[in-house]
Amino acid sequence: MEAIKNTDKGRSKTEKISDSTIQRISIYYRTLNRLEKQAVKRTTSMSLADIEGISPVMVRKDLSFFGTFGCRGVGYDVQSLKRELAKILGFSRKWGLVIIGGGQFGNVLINSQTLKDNNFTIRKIFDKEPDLIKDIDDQTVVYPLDQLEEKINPEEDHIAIIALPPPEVQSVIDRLGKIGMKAVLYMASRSIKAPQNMVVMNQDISIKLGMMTYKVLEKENNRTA
Amino acid sequence: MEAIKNTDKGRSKTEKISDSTIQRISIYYRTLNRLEKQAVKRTTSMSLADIEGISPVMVRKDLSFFGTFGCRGVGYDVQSLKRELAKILGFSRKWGLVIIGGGQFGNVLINSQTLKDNNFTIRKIFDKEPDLIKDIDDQTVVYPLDQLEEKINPEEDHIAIIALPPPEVQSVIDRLGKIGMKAVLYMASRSIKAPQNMVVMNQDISIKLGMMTYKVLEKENNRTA
DNA sequence: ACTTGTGAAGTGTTTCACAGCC
DNA sequence: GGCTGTGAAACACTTCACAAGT
Repeated sequence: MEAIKNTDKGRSKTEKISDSTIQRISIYYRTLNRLEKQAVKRTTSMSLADIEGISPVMVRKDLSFFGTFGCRGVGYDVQSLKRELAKILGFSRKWGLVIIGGGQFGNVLINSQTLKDNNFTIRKIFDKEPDLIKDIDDQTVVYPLDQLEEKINPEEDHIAIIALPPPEVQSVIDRLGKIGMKAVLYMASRSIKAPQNMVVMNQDISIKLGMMTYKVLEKENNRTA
Repeated sequence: MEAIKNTDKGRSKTEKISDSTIQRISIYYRTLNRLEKQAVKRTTSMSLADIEGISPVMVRKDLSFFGTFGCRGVGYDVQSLKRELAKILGFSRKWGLVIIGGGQFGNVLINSQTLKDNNFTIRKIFDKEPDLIKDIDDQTVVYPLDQLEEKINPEEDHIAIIALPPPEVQSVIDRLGKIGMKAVLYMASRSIKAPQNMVVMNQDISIKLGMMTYKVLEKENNRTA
């Protein structure tokens, strides 16, 4: 087989790919990762799909925005599809991370296997009390929080993850904006204002919990109705 | 003012509210929370919106699915809108949580202020080595992981949060399914299969990072194009 | 026979434009 | 004058149906 014809449609100016598609591509990638570890050689849109209520057509449509990766009648080669999706998502490139806030949550990130698996390297950690941070490997350096501006280099520290309590997040984002940081992910439960050109995302557990409680109530009501 | 006419449209069988709407309602709720703490009395769809690239019309449309909460020419009363959104999301009710996995990540949850703020109570913690878990308040009990089935009561332990590494998640979800658990949130980076009637969500940081790296690359390419 | 890739149809979501109310 | 609420229009996303390749 080997039918990859990455026509790079998605990267052209003509078509704008939706967030939902990118999110699902990340999910397919995650599944391919597991299949590869299990030494599975081939897969189908069917098996990439059924796991989270995504239809096989959806999988094929999502992939079709970026090129032709499968063989009709056969399916997809796990390794090469994974490699192609890595290219699309940017996981084939190395990404330098900076963790801001070395508390309990910051430490989860520092020890995260998921980050290491996906080509993310934690280069720097900033904390008010840098002396308290232990167990760091060779490639990671700890700095005091007020040295943010002088120590971060947005050309090699690509993404900042802010693991600070809600009230402190906005001021850190402002400071990161001034030095030209390109991407920030923050964990806190709050909304923030960010510079136009900065990619900002939020990973707040209370949003997911709100959706869950809504859905649980919805089911209860439908049952009794 | 006081113009709340909750016609409960959304809860009727006729209309199905989209996930995006619920997610945004959670975001508005979060903002209202902050405004209330800052003793702000009134707000507008404009100020609820601009914070995350959501349009004011979108805010009004989202709210309109559930009733009429504002006053024309005036805006919304912070306290009462917050109360109404809490009702919609289920935050006005108390929710019992169970944490499965008392490692580093589990401990972040155990100490989370966000959970306490939103009427979530951690009732039970399960871990392979329950003796290692310290610093628990009165309402929380720690059990060994194999007592899952006998100690969990889905009627009062409404939501389980699984903070275990990826390979262990599926078997725990299977066990929770058997005893009739209604809602599960898991943190691990993997996909799972769940029983039809279970509300399952995933909070995996690598999905968000995948979206971020994609967007960063997208910007680079558009600039050079 | 089986599975991908895709234009077209169908469905759902967002924005527009303006009426209604303070 | 200012802001909400909403039907209708515009747009985006998903599913269908089927051609094409192995």
